[in-house]
Amino acid sequence: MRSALRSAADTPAENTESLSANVVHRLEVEILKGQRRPGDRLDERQLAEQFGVSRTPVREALQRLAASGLVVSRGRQGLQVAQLSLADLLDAFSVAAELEALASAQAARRIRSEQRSRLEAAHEACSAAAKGRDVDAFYEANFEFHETISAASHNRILHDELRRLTVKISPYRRTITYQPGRMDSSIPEHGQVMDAIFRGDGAAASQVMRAHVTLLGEGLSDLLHFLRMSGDENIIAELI
Amino acid sequence: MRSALRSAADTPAENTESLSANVVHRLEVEILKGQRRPGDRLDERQLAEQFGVSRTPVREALQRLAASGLVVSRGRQGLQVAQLSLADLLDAFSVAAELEALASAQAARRIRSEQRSRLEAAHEACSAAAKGRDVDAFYEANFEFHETISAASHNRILHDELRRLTVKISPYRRTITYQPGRMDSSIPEHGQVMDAIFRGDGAAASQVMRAHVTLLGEGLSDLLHFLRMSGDENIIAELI
DNA sequence: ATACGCCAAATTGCATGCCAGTCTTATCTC
DNA sequence: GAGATAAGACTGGCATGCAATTTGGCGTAT
Repeated sequence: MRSALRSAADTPAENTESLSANVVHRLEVEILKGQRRPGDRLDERQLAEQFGVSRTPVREALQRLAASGLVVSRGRQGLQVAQLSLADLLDAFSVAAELEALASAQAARRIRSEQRSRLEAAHEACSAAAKGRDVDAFYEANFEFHETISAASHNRILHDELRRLTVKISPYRRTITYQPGRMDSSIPEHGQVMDAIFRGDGAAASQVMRAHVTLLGEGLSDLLHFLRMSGDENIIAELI
Repeated sequence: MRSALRSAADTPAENTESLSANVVHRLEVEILKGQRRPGDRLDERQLAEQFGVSRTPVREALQRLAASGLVVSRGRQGLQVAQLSLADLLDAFSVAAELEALASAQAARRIRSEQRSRLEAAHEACSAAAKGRDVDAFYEANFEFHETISAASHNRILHDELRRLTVKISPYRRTITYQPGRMDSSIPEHGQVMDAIFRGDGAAASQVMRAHVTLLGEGLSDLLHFLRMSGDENIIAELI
């Protein structure tokens, strides 16, 4: 499968773009893949050394990520990967639910044939990963599924906003994927969304997608509640 | 009235924040107020001279604005204020409609008393400006009205996204305000939204707000269609 | 007269150096 | 022995200088 996630990670040295754009891209991928976790501190000099550039492009990249909300500035104490509170996280899911619902509705009207095949492929990859209990594969295929719908909306503004938001909550989304049963219940939900899009029923696509993403948020809420009841607060800070 | 727009413009030298944050803020205001129009080129040295800083903070500010989508990079040819196509603009309004609808629904459940007064004040300022045919005053009061609802949602993620989107389409929104009758029809729509929020009816608030913003987009569409029919394409490029 | 090519000026991208504020540690005093 | 204070190292913020690329103009040739 040619996933956007994987393809991004496979190109550590894109010579075409500027150095700062390169750093933005690579940092996004690192955060998306969970290699840098919320709360991690981002040291300019360390990053400059890691990416083999000077501090200037690193600083510019961090500014861009800060504007996206992916990293937060702590004044003179440097920057760190954004750490969402539980309330923020649930709010983020409510926003994501609306935006993905809108994307589904517009995709139902605007999707092109090549994106149909891409969506079908992503859906099948999700099914296969769920059957094989391969969480990482499912995570990537799921990303591809949602990304395809976002692109199929042919709404550049929406696509940009959704991408920003997706990256921001991706570290947390990953932990949801690990919840038992979550993968299996996603499959029929994805199927319903895809069917509605394919038959051009924007209202249905929007409704099912909104429910799907809202369920994800509730799943997260349940998980946190469970962990909190188990008494170990540190697990929460560790997982999310 | 204490408008966010006016207060921002009245503080040309905020000494508390960093220089780059300062430049971000002042550039946003200039774009928001229409002093810099879509397509305008942004020269690093000129900006550095204007704001009395070196190029570095200016560059960092531009990076942040680029990440927000407010300005676009054209490679070695510098940056310019983002110029939305007609399709982009209509898409942006569809996104804004959904986000403002969500904000209204959540505000209906979460609004606090001080924001109630702020919302009432903004609504009355809108009415007064509409009666007095004061377009600029209406523009600011309208901004305040929507901003208050966004803040009253107490959804930080939503507030951020909405703010970004609002700034992006604000130059175009201003031209809509100048449409005859647009101010007058906004008043009862605002009133319905406010009433629904005050009685805690999130579903109604959301529905009315979605219709309100969608109407704005359609008003823009009508305006453009009219201008196109009049044969002068340049007016379109000039206005939007 | 027009078109093609080359040179110069300007502008962006990146690196480096210096400064200011913050955190840490060690020493001194109570 | 413990706490407070001061000094030093560290880190982010900004300015400036250099390299690379684009653009505009001018000259020449067709």
